[in-house]
Amino acid sequence: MPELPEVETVAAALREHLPERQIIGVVTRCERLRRPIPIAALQNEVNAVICGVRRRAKYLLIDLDSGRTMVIHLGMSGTLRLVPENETAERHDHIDIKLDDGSVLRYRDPRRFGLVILVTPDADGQIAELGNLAPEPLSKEFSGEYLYNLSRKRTSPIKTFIMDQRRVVGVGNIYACESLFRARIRPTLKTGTLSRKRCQLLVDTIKAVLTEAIAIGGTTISDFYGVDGSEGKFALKLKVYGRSGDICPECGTSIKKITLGGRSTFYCPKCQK
DNA sequence: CGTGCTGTTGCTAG
DNA sequence: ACTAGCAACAGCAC
Repeated sequence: MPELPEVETVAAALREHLPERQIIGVVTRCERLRRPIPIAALQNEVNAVICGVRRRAKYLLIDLDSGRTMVIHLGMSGTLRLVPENETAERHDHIDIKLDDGSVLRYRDPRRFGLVILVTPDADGQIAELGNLAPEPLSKEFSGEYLYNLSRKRTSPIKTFIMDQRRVVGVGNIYACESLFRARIRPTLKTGTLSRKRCQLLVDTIKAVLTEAIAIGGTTISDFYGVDGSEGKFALKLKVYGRSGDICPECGTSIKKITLGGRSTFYCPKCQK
């Protein structure tokens, strides 16, 4: 589920609750997600105090006063919720972080594509284990000129390109489809054929769409929820994603569904050239 | 019952 | 160096 706006929604909520809380217990109920859960290392953080919550790409970073950082990725179906300590864990509730105010940070992930690890950031707070991540889409570094320069001579479809985490992070399938629709760019267009002007338009549109989605709590399709169980409202704003066969809200043409890079892709054949 | 989707990432093979 | 394909998993719609 979670793309950048969903992760940012979770990070913002956690920022309200977690700082200054002390970890008083850790419960794990499964051995591994995408990678093994470092159970002993997590247990070692009992008594640590949470000093901050950050987001980088689609990763949540929970900084601890031990000098270590818990890195959490929600994969396709991961959720984090803050629940009272007496709430019983259900199937797929894999990790509980018990806090000193009686609340529990609970990680659930039916498909187990997520990631929970402990790392030690370097002096700048950077995390080597995350590798060389591309620029944040909402940063100044991600500009029309940046996209234009990177895209020259590239023959892959523009949609595949903007979803490539080595070019820009955080843009997943939903926001790629929606941004291309709003920028009136056909997802199949060869990246290298985009003009400077259209690169600028696409970058501006991606920023606007992500910002709008963050403002209303992200997108709930089936299993994304805020830490309090609330649903993201951006689902109501989707114009093409998941709407094959529906009529385009701009021109009435039937929305088409194709596959690009193995991912379902939705667009309006009339509006997007 | 199957079959074929699903918001991600990273490995493999070409 | 590049891209496409697939695997990891559970659930759900058909």
